[in-house]
Amino acid sequence: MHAPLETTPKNGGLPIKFFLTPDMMPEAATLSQLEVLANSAGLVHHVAVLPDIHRKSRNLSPTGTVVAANNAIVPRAIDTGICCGMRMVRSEIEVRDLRAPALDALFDELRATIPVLEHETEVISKDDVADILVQGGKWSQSKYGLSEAEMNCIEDRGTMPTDTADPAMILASMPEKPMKKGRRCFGTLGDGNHFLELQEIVEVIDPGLARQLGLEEGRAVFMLHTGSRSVGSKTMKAYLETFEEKSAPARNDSPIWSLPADSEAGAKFARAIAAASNFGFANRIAITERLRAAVRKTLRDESLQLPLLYDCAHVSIKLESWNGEKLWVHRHGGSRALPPSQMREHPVFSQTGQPVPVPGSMGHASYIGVADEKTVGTFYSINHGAGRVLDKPEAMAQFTAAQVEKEMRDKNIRLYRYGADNIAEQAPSSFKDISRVIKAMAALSLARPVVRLRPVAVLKG
DNA sequence: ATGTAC
Repeated sequence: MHAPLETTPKNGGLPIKFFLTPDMMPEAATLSQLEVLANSAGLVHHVAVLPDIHRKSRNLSPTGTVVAANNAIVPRAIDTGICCGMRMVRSEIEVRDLRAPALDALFDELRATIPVLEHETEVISKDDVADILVQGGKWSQSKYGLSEAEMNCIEDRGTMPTDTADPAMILASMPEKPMKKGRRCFGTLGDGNHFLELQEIVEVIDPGLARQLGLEEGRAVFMLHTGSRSVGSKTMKAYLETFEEKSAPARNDSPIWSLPADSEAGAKFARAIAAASNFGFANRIAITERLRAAVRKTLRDESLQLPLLYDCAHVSIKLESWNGEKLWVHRHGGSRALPPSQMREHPVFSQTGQPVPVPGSMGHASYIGVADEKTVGTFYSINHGAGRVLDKPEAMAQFTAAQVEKEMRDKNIRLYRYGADNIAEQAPSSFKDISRVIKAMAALSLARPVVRLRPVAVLKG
């Protein structure tokens, strides 16, 4: 087993721990961003770097990092995609039985019932948005009649803890614009790297774990990647603007600035992030209900169960328990990943660890794993994917949409699109080799791989 | 990431 590589920034700051293999060490520009992050006020312990580390030009801190604070909210340590996350849905569908017309019918139905961008009209009421922001998964559970077993397969049951039980205080933390946006963007997928995929389990790597998780070779698994949509991004944007204007309320002057979590402003910000996260979890639940309805309808089998395997976020700021401390954990492209010792109350995951998605690109394999005990070093997190080798502008310069579509055809992967013009950003060759990434995760005991999957049909912006 | 500035 590898130990994480560790460096100390030249100009001081926290140690930076690299949970990856030496061939995945980031380039100089990313390293200097990490040094700035390591010097941010309020952070404690170390900066955890994940195997999918990559710089994103619009962000001050790189994707694939996790940091923690005793008493600080550090908005620039994450990005605007609050509660961006993934869920995995199991099935008893044998992929070899699926014919092209059935896949076309299913994905036409999905595209018709799950819009990529905002709905043209309001699909939920103002009161529903308010309830979702306050209750998250709890609202969804009563709306859709979800079982307790299903709720326990969602990070924090999709309901973020806030420091107040008073709904009015939570809603008072939300700016006007995201509250309004929520009425139109509920149940939408989003574009960019968001997707809904049908995958086939093509290799069982750990038969014992696969059996415990209900995963069998040849079966279909659905992976969904989306978040809180404009509710989260507008919330973040409103707060960033508030604190980055010249007349800003007090904050430290680092580019990656922080607010004391126990200050009025910090507590309000944390509450807004919790509320937007609730919306993100509810959004993934709503889309899953559409998915289940579409599968049952187009495959003409109302008895199909489609159980949730797990749902976790990879962009979040949350107060969590860690080694006997309470820490504000900031995940920036790091999936929450609890090992067996941190899931004592769950009948299956207390034995296996939390199921974790490791999506490759749309043209490559994905993996499902379980969190292993060394995630304590990453504040219980793993990489949320393969990570990029080309950033989005580089990918746009090198590939065209037509090339991406041809590559998918050549690989016999059905690609269903809504028609956004930015799919070249997601060209498969823009991402690291997922098999090397999964090896690094296993070598560092972040996750144990359980099954490998191949993409069969992909729905993308 | 976001109908990407009211």
